[in-house]
Amino acid sequence: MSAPRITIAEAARHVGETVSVPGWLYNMRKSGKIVFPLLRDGTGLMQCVAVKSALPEAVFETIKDLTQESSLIMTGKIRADERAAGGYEMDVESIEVIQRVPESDPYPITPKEHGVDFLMDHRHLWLRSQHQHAIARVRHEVIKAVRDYFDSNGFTLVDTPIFTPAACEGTTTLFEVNYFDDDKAYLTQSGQLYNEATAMAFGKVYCFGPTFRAEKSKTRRHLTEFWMVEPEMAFATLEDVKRVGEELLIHTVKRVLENRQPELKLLGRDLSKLQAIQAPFPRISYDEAVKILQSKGSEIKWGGDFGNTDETLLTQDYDRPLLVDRYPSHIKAFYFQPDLERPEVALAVDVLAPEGHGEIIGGGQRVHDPDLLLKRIQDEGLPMDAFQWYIDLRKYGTVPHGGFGMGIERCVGWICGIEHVRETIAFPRMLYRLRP
RNA sequence: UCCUCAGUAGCUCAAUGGUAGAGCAUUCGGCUGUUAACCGAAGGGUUGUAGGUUCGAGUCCUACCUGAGGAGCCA
Repeated sequence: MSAPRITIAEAARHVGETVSVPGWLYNMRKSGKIVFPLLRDGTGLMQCVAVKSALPEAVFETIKDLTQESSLIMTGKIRADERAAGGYEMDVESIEVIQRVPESDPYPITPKEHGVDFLMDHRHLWLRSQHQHAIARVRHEVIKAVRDYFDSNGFTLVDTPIFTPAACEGTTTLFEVNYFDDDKAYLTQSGQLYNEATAMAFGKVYCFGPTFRAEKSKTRRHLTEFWMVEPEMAFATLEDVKRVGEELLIHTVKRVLENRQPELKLLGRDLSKLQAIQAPFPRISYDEAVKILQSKGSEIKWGGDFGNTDETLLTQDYDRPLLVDRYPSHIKAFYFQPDLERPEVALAVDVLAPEGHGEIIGGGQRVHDPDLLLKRIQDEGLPMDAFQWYIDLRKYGTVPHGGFGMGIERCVGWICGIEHVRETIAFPRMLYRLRP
């Protein structure tokens, strides 16, 4: 008696059949004796058609009185129709209401405009909207593409700890955790130091997990909790790091274009901007970047780090990500290998996304010489004992090695063309945003 | 932490220092192909908080709270 249950995404394969679709009422347009409930089930949207003369009185009245986001199981015959948004619609035959949202407390997010604050307060519900849905699917695709790239290129996933006993880089502010008897612990700001250990064990590795920065940053590019993928390779130089970063981005963009075009179109993304993401990416040195910026009127002097406006200025002449390498050592972390021909610069590279989306990759070659590492740790005033295991890696078979970190949210934001990273993660954590 | 801007109905926003308004949402009525449907009607307010100026403050001043954008720092 009961019709087969399908999802909206499967509707095309069931034309002419009577099926049941469980879902939620996204919206409804009424026109007297004919109503058009718009059904949402997580896989898509489908317009249903309920005609009064074709239905028992009670069924029609039940449908007509439904409220937004009520949960239900709609049963009817699937039919192709150009007038419907998804191309298919359902002639309703019966309905089972699971929960009717009471009109005394209606669903707060209406099909009209809302402000950011209101939407963020209702993030748990906002996720149901088409835009947020599309972004989440692109994020899923990005993560899958990134994992597939590494998995099929000889990398082993070895995840690194979230609780760490000391700062990885010594600069950024960390979240302190008072629990362990041993010592104070901190939430990780990078898995990189541990990656170096696993790279010496497995050759090529990556870790992929959440990262925490207690910075008082309040911009559209910052989250206090964000996800980062970090590859690390033994026997690798700066050039290898640059090549892998470029390949990873090209592979990822290609996969999103292959599998998530409907989502990108819904987001209004200019696909030609993504189709332009091909090898080779432009490569310039920090020295050249400073000259370019100065010629464009920036106040930057050699030795200073780029601000957000500098990054935008630098990237606006290119249609693909820009690789900038050989930064002054003093603005990079202690573990970066200095250029032996120019010790004042580090073999570090940042990848700046086009269209003002900023730095999405940062990495480089690491110090592999034991004496140099000891000196760097001392110069930075870092606690030697906390880094003993890290120094061990240089005592027992040290090799040149390198890697990078890519911020998933910034990457998704760039690919989607979203201004603010807060929409690229389900529940963003920011300086003034802990709930929901 | 600093700078700039904002806070009025559930939501998005109006309102020369002079009666608190509209659209959406909700309720009621109408409409058999709607596409953020449309048409008519109703209910809905301690204008972020506390002071102050004024005959009179949503509007001007001070402080605070909340949020947004940016700076610094970073992915």
